[in-house]
Amino acid sequence: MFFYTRYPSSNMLKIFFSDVKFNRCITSQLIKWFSNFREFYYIQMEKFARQAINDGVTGADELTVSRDCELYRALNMHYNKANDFEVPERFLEVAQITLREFFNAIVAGKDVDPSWKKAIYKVICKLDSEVPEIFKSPNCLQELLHE
DNA sequence: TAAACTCCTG
DNA sequence: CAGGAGTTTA
Repeated sequence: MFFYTRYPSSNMLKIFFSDVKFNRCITSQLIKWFSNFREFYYIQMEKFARQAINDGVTGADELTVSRDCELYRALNMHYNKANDFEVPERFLEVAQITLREFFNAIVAGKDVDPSWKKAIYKVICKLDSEVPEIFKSPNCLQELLHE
């Protein structure tokens, strides 16, 4: 689900985890999950952006996120270990945008500001797309595997 | 104020 | 991932 939405609202979570009986605790736990997901995501982005800079990349347009790049492998390993899901194309685009966003910010020296990442987060949170209906089913994993 | 976030740690 | 502290936001 993270491949589609990085910032799901609590209402959205309730819809997509229809088999779960929500209470304060469960809700905050799921919210926490996505927070952790984002953390890993952004950390990877920053890491690869800095790596690109060290490797002598000069322009953000030289940075690209494809299905065979190292960054993609790291993300897929983390969110899609068993390769059960087909990662949507849109996710690659968002990842690339994020990577370039970090790249530009670092090159511009904005990382001296303690809260320099907030500007990037603000951009990325606008890039959530709709999650396919299948994910609403409690058995979505099985159903997806049968396709 | 309470929910939701980030940041740091285990 | 989970917990906790501290901040932001509605």
